[in-house]
Amino acid sequence: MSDPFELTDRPAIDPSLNDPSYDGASAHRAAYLETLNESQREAVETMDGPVLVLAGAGTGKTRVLTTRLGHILRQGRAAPGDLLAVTFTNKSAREMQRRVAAMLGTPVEGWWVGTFHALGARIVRRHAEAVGLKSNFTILDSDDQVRLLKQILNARDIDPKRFPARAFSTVIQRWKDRALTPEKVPQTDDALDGSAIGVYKEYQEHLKRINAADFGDLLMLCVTLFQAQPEILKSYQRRFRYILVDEYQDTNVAQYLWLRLLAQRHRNICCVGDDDQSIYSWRGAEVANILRFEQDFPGAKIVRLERNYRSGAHILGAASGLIANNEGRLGKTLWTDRTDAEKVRVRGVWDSQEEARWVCDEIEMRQTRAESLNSMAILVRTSAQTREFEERLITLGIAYQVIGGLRFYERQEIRDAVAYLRVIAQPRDDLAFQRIVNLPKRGLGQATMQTVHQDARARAVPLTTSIMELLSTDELKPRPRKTLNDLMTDFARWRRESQTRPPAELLDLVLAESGYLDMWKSDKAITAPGRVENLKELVLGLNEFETLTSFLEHVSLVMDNEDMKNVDKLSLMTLHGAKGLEFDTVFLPGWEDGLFPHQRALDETGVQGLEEERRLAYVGLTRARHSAYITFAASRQIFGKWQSSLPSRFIDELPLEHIERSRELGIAQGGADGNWKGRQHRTLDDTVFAPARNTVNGLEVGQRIFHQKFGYGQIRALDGEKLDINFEKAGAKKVMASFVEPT
DNA sequence: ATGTACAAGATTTTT
DNA sequence: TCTTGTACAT
Repeated sequence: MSDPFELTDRPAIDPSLNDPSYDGASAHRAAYLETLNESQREAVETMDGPVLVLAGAGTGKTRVLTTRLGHILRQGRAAPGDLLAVTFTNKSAREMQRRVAAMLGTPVEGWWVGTFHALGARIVRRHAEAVGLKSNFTILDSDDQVRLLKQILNARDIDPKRFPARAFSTVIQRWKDRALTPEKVPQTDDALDGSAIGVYKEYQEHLKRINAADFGDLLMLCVTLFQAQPEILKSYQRRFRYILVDEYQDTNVAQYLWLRLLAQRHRNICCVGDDDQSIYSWRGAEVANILRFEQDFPGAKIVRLERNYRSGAHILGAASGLIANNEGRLGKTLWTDRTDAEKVRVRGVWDSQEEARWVCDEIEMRQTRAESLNSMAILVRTSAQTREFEERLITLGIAYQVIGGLRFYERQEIRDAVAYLRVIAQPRDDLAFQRIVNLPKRGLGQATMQTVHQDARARAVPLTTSIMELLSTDELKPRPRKTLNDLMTDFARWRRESQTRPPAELLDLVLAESGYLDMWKSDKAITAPGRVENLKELVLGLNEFETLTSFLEHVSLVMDNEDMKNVDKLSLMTLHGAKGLEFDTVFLPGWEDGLFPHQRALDETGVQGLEEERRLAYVGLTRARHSAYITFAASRQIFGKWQSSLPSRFIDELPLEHIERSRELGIAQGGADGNWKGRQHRTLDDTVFAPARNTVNGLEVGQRIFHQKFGYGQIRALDGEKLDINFEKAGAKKVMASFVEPT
């Protein structure tokens, strides 16, 4: 099979696509443009030059994008191989492929479609040497990244209590999102007591040593490659005659630079986005990318899509009223001619368990009315919220799937098995090696590994290289030396086998010979048999792949929850995970201040954070076609402790005419006035909504306070006479109410 | 080298 | 509540 990404052989367009007598999809052909509205059509048919489509939620932007792709092919303006379509999730990439195929009546092969990361990986792999890697480099996930950083910090004697590896990981990721190599990070941006740039530099060097790249590298290296090697850039510029980008509002600086470089020659770039749905600024996304589009591409055509086809009038009205509270929007006025009578239902309950019970009862009720579970979803703010719903759903026997939860490839036994394959494919992969060096237990403990680590570090070589050297000295004790020697012999043999055997067979062999499978077989834990099953499934799944490398790339970049078709299941996911999806009925639990909007967002980025949370709420609401439910609880368990909370300020912002309120008995008559700083009151009668509001010494949750010893902070929760306060300097602390004063 | 017990800490959001 | 890290015994 030829590599569709090969630059030299440009896949030709399927002649049948342009043949008028071919009627593989005559229905689609006749209809594909006629069914578009005027603005959609404009976005599809403007072929030459840059196009920016400002599309509101549910206005058919994916449809525009795919129709445009099909249209380009149908007109014979480009061959599939000349197209570059970029999305954020593999799911939407697959959806795009499916739709284009449906429209043309035949599958289209050989075009570049995928996520930024997957496409970046292709390019980096092709030119790996130019960025100091070998073409079989490993792609590290964030777990590996943190583990590697831990080692670096450990060697540098950085106190993990004060500066945990996670903090460094975040800082480095942010820099990579801005395409900043260690050399380019301004000194003034150095973080974590000025140690971050140094750590970043060492981290990058370490990655090269073990021949690995992390997610951020896939794009950053691509950008630096293009900047350093104009010839390479030119070849791609020539290649991509048409570029299409979905969810443009969520592109970060690295992605933006990448696109801008690639589009320079043909300038046929079409970006589709909605500033009101920008929810990834914490990952470096810049809404500003939309604003500067016209500057970067002078003469750009701007098309607005404002007609919403998805949601009922009340849902759209509620969402629009909510998002109107944000300032600095580009401003779109979504409209619909639907006249559904269903309002957004808002309900207050006592606690999170009651919330789960009520939501799941409602789901069950809808199910008995012949609504499919596939058409319903529960969208939560934090992944921890899914647990209570899961418990309830299991009790009721409702089938569900958690999207974005623990995936197949994230399970322990699968990661272990994959680690074996990684070491076989790439002996320099230290992180994979460390994972399995003593798994199953081989008697290689701390002492031995410490010796190896020190040697590897001193000579700046990967662990396996160091071990090969150490084996010929007497630095290691006889027992571990023999064990390591055997292990290295095993790996050498497996590596030889990998040349001739298909990957599935190889894994089967490795699992048996390493004793890893036996380890689980003899394990008495209840989870053990399941793990053995999973390993069998992995071997089976490997049959699809011809090479080890292609499988490993699939695991790290393409693999996501392959939801089983034809099974009716309720979806449970975070609001972020719901981007680009739609459901008939959507449940939005946990609308409480502190949870949604999330306290961290408010603390860290203030008004900006609040606005992003509001956009997230907007995204949530606009996922619904017919029905939307919002719930909030007066108290909720966090870390196993009950905490009281107040309804989200977003609830106050929903226009009354579009919502319908209800409450659990007894929750209502709090009678508090609900005035806290920065809170704007609209006409909503708060007494109906506010659960009995706890105050201690006149202090309440969310309030800013001052403490003699710890300084300024914000009250997170009340706990009897104690307050749980998040101090700006000192962090989270519990203090007596009598020691703080309001500011 | 490995197993156990207890304490401390964690949770925004992700390709 | 659940997971991870540390200290100490085996």
